[in-house]
Amino acid sequence: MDRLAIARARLDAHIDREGLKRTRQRESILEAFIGAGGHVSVEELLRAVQQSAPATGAATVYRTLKVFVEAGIAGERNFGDGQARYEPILEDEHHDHLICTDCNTIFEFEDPVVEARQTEVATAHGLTVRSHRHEIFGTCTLREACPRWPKAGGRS
Amino acid sequence: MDRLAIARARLDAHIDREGLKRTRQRESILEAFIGAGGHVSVEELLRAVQQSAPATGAATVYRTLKVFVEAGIAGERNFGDGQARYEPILEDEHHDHLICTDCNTIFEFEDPVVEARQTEVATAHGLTVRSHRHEIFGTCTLREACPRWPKAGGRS
DNA sequence: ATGAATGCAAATAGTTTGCACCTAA
DNA sequence: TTAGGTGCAAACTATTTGCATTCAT
Repeated sequence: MDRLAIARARLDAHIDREGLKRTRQRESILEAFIGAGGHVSVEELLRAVQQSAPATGAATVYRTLKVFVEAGIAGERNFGDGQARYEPILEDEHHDHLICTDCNTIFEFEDPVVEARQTEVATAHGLTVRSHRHEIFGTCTLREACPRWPKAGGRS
Repeated sequence: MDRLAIARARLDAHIDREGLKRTRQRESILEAFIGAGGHVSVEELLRAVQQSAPATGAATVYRTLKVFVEAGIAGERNFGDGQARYEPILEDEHHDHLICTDCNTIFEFEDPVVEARQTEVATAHGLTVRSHRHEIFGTCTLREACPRWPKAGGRS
């Protein structure tokens, strides 16, 4: 079962659970969304969708992404550039980021201790964790450990 | 030297360095900003400033906050509620955030366990930690724990 | 004097919403 | 048939910008 199939299955479940409907737009948007990788803005996604379904309106993409988030397929990110970005959240592929500010390499990590501790902290404040964002910025101690050393492009 | 004095000193340095000017608005906004604590939205800050300087315009607050960020006095945060929030960054005071996505209340936290673990994770990847950003999103379990409850219900 | 800063209003940009029409179930 | 979905345009909201005026240096 590939990523698209996983997403589709989860969306189907959500659709049944909530009494929603299966439409060609939702299917097109889902395909474009999964195909896009990650960090897509609504504008980018709309452009992609319109390749296969030219009549699709922006409002539908906004509304559909909201459905995806509720279905647990998508996560919304705000990088402070004024527009929201979305990325697929399939399985439990959750990851945080370690960023080398010298060479811009981004490592992904997931630490059970941190995850568990987060829940404790949240609970202590009376909150139930829904999601989180955790980014650690640092510099490579060993240059060899830095795959892209010494060059590197790419924003996060 | 209290927080306001520290901020003022840093702003002064920035003003000299960049050839800017000292205006009553900048002073008023600085005072309101530092007095507000943290996580202020432009709207809130504007309201506060207008207590002492009623004629102040919103554009000035926006422009001034930008100056504060450049001066290293303020940090911009995006919690995904549609508006940017600013908080003072004096000394090396660091904290992370817990955000209730229902009522938008923001709690601050700093956890030694998480902090320590971060260092370990980074070291394991060959990085030296320089800074980090950690935000946990969740929902209030106990309504009473939510200062702003029941305002702003969950219809996003 | 002169260039930066301000206030206001108009302009943007991203996102949401009202509404008449369409369509899955 | 009937609630939900869609497209379009208008409405909103946060933020930016143009411009004439004011003010710091």
